[in-house]
Amino acid sequence: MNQADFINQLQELALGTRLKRLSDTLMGDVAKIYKDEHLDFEPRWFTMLYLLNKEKSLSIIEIADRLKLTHPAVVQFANQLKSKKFVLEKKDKKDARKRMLAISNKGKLVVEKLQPILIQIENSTRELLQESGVDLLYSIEKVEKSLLTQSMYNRVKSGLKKHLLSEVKITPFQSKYRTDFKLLNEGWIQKFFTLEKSDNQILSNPEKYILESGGAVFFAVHQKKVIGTIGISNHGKGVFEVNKMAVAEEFQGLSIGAKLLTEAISFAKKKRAKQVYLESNTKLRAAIHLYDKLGFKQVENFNSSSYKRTNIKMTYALN
Amino acid sequence: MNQADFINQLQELALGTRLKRLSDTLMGDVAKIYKDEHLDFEPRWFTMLYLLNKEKSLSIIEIADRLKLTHPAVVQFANQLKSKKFVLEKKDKKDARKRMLAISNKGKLVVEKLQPILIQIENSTRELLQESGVDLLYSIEKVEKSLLTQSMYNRVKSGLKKHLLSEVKITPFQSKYRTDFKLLNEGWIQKFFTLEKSDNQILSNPEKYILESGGAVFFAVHQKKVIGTIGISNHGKGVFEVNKMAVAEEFQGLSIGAKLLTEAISFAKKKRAKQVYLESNTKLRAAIHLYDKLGFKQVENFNSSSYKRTNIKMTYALN
DNA sequence: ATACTAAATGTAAGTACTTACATAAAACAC
DNA sequence: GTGTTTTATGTAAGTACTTACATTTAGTAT
Repeated sequence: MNQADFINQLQELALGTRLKRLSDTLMGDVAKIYKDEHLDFEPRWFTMLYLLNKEKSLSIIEIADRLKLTHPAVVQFANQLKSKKFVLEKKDKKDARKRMLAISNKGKLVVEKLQPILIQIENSTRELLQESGVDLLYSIEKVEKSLLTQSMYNRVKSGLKKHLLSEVKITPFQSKYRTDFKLLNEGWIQKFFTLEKSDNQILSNPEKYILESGGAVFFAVHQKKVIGTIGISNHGKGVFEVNKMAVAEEFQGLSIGAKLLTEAISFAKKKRAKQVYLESNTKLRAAIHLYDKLGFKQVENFNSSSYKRTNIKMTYALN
Repeated sequence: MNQADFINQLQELALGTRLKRLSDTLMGDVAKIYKDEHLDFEPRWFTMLYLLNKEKSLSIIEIADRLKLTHPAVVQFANQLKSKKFVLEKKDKKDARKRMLAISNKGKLVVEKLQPILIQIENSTRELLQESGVDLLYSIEKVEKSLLTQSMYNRVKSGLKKHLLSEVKITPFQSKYRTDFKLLNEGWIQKFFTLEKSDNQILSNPEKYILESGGAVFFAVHQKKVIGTIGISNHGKGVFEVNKMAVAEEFQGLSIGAKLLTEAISFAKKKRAKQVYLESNTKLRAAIHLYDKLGFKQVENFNSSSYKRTNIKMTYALN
């Protein structure tokens, strides 16, 4: 293509724009043709009137569904077509909300008058496609079908997620990340609960309260920024406790918690853990869901916790 | 496809609408993704900023050309991008009309931030197209190229013209068309000149003034309606004169005049004409052009005409 | 130098929709 | 039957442009 055609140079990046441009060209030309015939008729009404010409009578929503338009668009067209007396309306007998639309005789006449033009548009389009030697209609249909299985939004989103995740590195404790450990955890605790004494102790001095007794702290790092953390305490006799797990809000929902928790569990396994448990609160739906997914089971009756907020205890099934 | 999808059922007739729908879906999803990243950035600015990121500095019109947008669209984007400080502007030194736009550092930063998303959009789109198993980009390019050689408008227009022409029948004089003969001719004479005595005579009684002396009158009939007429008078000794040619305004420009004139000439030939001439006025540009095209040559010096409006005489070169 | 045309930009209003919100009737839950 | 949710429709305002028109400056002809 033309060297100056920047949009075409962008290739896949500007597919939407290119489709739009082609569509605008085609629809603009058709609109001009309608105008030339100076029928008192707007091209945008065509699909709707044509539909009503095939069907007895339809409600606003039914039309919107068939034409894949929003209902306000149909309401607007309906009012315009009604004022031109191309359609008639009456209330549905069984449902007083519904406004049933049907084509009028005047409407039928326009469709009939339009017929030769429509046939010509159809033929010219077919000719254009044949001349181009590509089955554009088939291509569109295929792409539409693929989009039905997964939308562009989801494709890009999950692609971004994968990419981001591949960039996130898990590292063991480093003293330069002490403040991150504290701030990330204070974040969620203060959002949902209140800081307790043991929180302050552990967060201010993880070395003393987690590492020295044989536990560990891990960080999730993305582009030199700490975006998540987890602690695992060693209570002796093979008993480990997962705690102080936090992921920065803007990175939540990206399975970073899962990555951290997996790391903590494998640490415990390496230390020949006999039991791994955690205490939490059912308010933290996302966290509980994650624990559940990774294999933690709720302990029915339990007591003694260092935190007021605890209302659930879960243990990990070591094989 | 879904039985309820009326637009797809229309096939070639609704190609534009389908392209638009697909484009809207894709572009809407991309817009949603930008929004999710809450960059202070509108998707519609993207192509322009991206272009400015590649080029040093461009004027409004240059950008419009490159992006195939209208210049007011670019003016609007430029103002928005300027107020967000994504672009800088300065006047061209040589041309005080031109407003040269360049990307700012802030703008470069956004493009950089956008980069991973752009790459993902590109990848996901490529994936979508591969999954669909069709080369949509190639198809679009092909169709665009075909449209460059002839626009949809011209295709449909010439198709309609051909179709209409195929429906127009030329018939010899019939008395039921007498009024049409009169009215059609009075139309153009009164529009450009004034009716003269001989006009009234011939138009009121073509049988006497044209037919009885061995001339002929033909009609162009479309769907039982007379839309054009021509007379050819036999002046004796093999001399024939074409006159009273008229085509209804709404059917002008469709070569119906050519059809009538050809018929008249072949009538004269059948009658072993030695000379066929006509008198006209240079005001009637379209008619003169037609005579010229069909082989009539201007007679340099001539006198004696039955009409005041005559200022040109042409003869047909009989082989 | 003057007059005209053309080019570059700007502005207003329209177009073909959309999203967001409002309202009324119907359907359902209990 | 009463309250709540859902469905069908309507309305207002926004969006991403366009067309039509206006203004200013440049270029060209005389």
